[in-house]
Amino acid sequence: MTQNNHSGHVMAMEASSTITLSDVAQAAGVSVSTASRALNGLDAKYRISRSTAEEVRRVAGELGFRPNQAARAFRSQRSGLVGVVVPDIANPFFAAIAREVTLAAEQHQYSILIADSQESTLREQNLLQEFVSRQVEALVVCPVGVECQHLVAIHQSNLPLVLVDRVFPQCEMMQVTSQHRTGAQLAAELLLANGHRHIGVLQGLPGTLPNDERLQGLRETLHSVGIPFDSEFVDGNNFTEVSGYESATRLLSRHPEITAFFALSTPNALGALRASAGLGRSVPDDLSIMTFDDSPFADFMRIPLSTVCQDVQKLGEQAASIVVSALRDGKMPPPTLQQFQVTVVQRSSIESARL
Amino acid sequence: MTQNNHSGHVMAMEASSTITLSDVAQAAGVSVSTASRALNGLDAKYRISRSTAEEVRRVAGELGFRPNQAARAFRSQRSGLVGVVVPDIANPFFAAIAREVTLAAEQHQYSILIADSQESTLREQNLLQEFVSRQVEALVVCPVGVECQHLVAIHQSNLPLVLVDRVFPQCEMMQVTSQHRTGAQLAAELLLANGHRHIGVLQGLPGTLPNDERLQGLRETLHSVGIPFDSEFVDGNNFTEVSGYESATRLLSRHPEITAFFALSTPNALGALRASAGLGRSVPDDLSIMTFDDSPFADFMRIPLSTVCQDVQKLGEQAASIVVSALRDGKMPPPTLQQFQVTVVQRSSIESARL
DNA sequence: GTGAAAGCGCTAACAC
DNA sequence: GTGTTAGCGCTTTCAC
Repeated sequence: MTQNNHSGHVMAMEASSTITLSDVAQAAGVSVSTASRALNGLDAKYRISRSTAEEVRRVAGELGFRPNQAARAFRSQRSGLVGVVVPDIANPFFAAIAREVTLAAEQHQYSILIADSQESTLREQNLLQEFVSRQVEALVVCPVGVECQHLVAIHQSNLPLVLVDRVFPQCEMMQVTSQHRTGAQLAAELLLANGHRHIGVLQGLPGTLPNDERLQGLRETLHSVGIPFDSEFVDGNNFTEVSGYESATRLLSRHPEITAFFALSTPNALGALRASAGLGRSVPDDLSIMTFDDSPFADFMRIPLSTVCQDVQKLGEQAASIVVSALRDGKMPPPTLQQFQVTVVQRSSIESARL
Repeated sequence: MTQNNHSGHVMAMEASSTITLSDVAQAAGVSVSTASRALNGLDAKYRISRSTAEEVRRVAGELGFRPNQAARAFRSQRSGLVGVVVPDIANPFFAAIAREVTLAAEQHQYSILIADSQESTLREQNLLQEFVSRQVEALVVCPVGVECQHLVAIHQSNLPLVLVDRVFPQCEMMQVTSQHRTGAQLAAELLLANGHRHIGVLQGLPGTLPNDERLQGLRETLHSVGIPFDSEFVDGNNFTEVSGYESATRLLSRHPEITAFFALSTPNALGALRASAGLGRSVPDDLSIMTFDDSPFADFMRIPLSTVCQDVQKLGEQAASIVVSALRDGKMPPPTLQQFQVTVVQRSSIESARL
């Protein structure tokens, strides 16, 4: 690392002696209240004369007046903040959701407070408390997904809260996720159609809705064709590559008859790819892989992964739209559980099972 | 999409009639000031009796007192906020930086305001103004990178500001980026060693330091071995896949003698992969590709991309550490330009040029 | 049409 | 050791 210390640098200008509303009022020759009204575009409501209002705004612009949002938020009880909590900002899935919400919020003059729970429910709780005490006007949460009391409490306090992805169907809240069960069924049908009968499942975080609904979808499809669903063939504890690697390794050694993996996340699938390489099983001829969630790299992979795609943009947009309408109307939207369609993209990671 | 409207739902409990500091004080039988001190852990400083302090805290806990951070921020002029502005939250590079900063901030009880400039300097300016008026105590900005006056102004107002990635060496600020020039030189040497003499450059956003330093590194290395650097062989206007696709297509049709591409970003390289497929040039036998920035998918690609890797985590950590120390010490760190080492990872996207 | 003035909930002099 | 009190910058009720 190189480091160039600039020398002789003078820390210029004291924090440009902030212009306050009363400065503007004084300069414009009006009272603070008139200035406030004019600057908030309340001319009509308070029947401020056109000339006065414009003069105030002109002066404010000239002085470079920036209303102190902290003061404004405090006084008006409107922070102009929307809180977003996700388990991992760097995960493309959550990043995409954060992005949609952020863009929507920016459009409506709200700012976004973001936090990373690092997949810890405890952290999630604390971060949410923090956001609540910062007076956020709405929350979008991609929860860790195994506990929900703290979320219910927030919802009940009448603070608009939208859950995304790992939702809680038993709770009456605003929730947005995908049709995981259907997705898994489609995936299972594809594997069955290719002759796979011994399917190993690399699961993510057990107890979360996406994980469990996917398992259930698979189970149902297998049952429907008379194949028993053996929990011995399910392994994994997280939506991570490490979990995928470890569970794939264990499953392959315990059940060499496995001809296909159903990974419940893309990192899980990548782990499986590494594991199978290490164990001399080649994909797809020797081992098929089906996964969840798409990535922009999918088409460029050595073994392009067949996958169940969620419409991440739609999830984010919908979450944003619920939040925005709650903020606009000032009332809680009705609690709903929305589940968006998924699509299956078949790529070469699936081959017919060898007989 | 399915939609289950829960019915008969009662919007319970009014926003739990917020407990204020004076409620706590009253309940504990002390004045607000004592309560404030006790709750802020200033017992020692104000020599509050152990029993009183503990009683106050007990009562506060019992009542579920949550200090109104908006009020606190307003009064104390300490918002406890750090602003982060990036050109695209969903871009893994920026997401990783945002994550490091967020985690560091959370550790120090700060919250993160995040915003997405969408590669627009104008938006960047507005977002920064917004953050300033929200009284952020520090800013981390991955700027669009072609204009810097607005950033200089912020720096001069004595608000701690750290620039990451697309920095401005001519400005005296706190800046963190990679050794782009060196990286490009290493990349160029690798291409030269493989016999490539006609190298097409798929550039990103011209005028930004990473882009221009990389071009310069390439130029220098070519010159050093007596190969002229022809700007005819440089095309592109953005760090995006679209730009990469278009510039690769143009370059290949105008200069079919090109045997290798140097893409200045991974999306640029993906665009080149698509373009070359369309034009019947196969990578790597018929066309080599070298790129910048790594991705977790690199090892799984059909044509694993050779790349110059930046240490994203270090960039983020360093930005965070500068910010944290500025916040802790309450003074501006010295303006520095730090450039972190890069490493070259050679993968199979590079082959010897056909003679 | 405009101004005066009362706080929002909290912190920090200052008083004793 | 603890209480009293004056605001922070703004919005908003009430007065005129």
